[in-house]
Amino acid sequence: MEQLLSVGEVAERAGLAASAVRFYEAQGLIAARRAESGHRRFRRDVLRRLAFVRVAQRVGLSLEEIAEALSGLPEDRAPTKAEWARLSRGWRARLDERIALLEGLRDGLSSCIGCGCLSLRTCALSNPGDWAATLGPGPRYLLGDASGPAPAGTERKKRTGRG
Amino acid sequence: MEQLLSVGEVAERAGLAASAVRFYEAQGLIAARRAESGHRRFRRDVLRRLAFVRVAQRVGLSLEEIAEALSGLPEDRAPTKAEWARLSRGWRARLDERIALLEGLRDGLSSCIGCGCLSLRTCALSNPGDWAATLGPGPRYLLGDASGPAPAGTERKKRTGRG
DNA sequence: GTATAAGTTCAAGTGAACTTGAAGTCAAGT
DNA sequence: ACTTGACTTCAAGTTCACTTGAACTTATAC
Repeated sequence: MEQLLSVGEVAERAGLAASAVRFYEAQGLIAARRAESGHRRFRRDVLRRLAFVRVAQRVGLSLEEIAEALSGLPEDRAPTKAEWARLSRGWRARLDERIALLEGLRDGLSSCIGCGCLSLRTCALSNPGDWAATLGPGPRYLLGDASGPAPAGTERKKRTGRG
Repeated sequence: MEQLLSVGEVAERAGLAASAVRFYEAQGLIAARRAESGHRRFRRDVLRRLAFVRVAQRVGLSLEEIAEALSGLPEDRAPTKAEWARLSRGWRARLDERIALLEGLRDGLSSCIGCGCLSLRTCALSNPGDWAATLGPGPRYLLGDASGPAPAGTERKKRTGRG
């Protein structure tokens, strides 16, 4: 009854490469038992987990974040409806957040479509010279700083007072 | 009057590392003249371009796509309002598209919140066994296939007929 | 009973987007 | 003059999310 799946089967049903499925197992996103032969044997509910992974990636989460989200589910048995529901609710919140971000971007742009600038708050028409300079360092305020490319370098920390 | 900026100044005002600014120049996203010394001299409108780059990245475009979008602007002079406006309109369309995608995801999820599954179309309640199997390979239909991680491997192409 | 397909591990490669380091030049302050 | 900071180039390193390859074992098909 507990019909287990091989990597190949999981890969095909999840629409992933088998190497990706192995990789996800190595990363702890999904779990597998082993057959006597050493072959992986997956419970069918890994397909659900993998669907979650794919969608969460689409929303912009890293595998690490996804792993953390999934850590709320049991490893040794299929999650209950309630457990999945809890996860999905949190995921919905993420989506709402992200949608709100993009809508803010879009609406800000629309209100400034006339001049085509991207300042969103301080339109180039009312600040034709160097709009960024008046707001301190750069267009960062466009981005909400919640995520996005966040370089680890220290170079940007330097301030010279020469500007 | 055409007051030009150094890498450092551009970096600070754009909120980027100087190395990133040099990198973007190397990638053709922005252009610079050179002083006698060999130092880069940027027109102030690179700040606008960089703002566009940051926001477009946030929306999920690659630097290559962004470069293509920016290629519609002149390199040798500051773009006109009309030129920026054209770019921004296209960009708005991208945002709308992306928002629609996420809303679809969210709404699909909401309608299935009861069971917490992610099948969106074929709820696990009506298809309690292996929902994915009934729809062919995997949860890909969740993703709209428009973008997202698209592995180059051929591994997934294989079909065995054993499933 | 052998070919072939699918599985295993481990190390190394890939591409995107940068960063870091080395080695040296240019500019400003004292 | 000398130090310091910003700049130059170029090569190499980093992280993420995987893929690819090598060397080998297990399972299936004929």
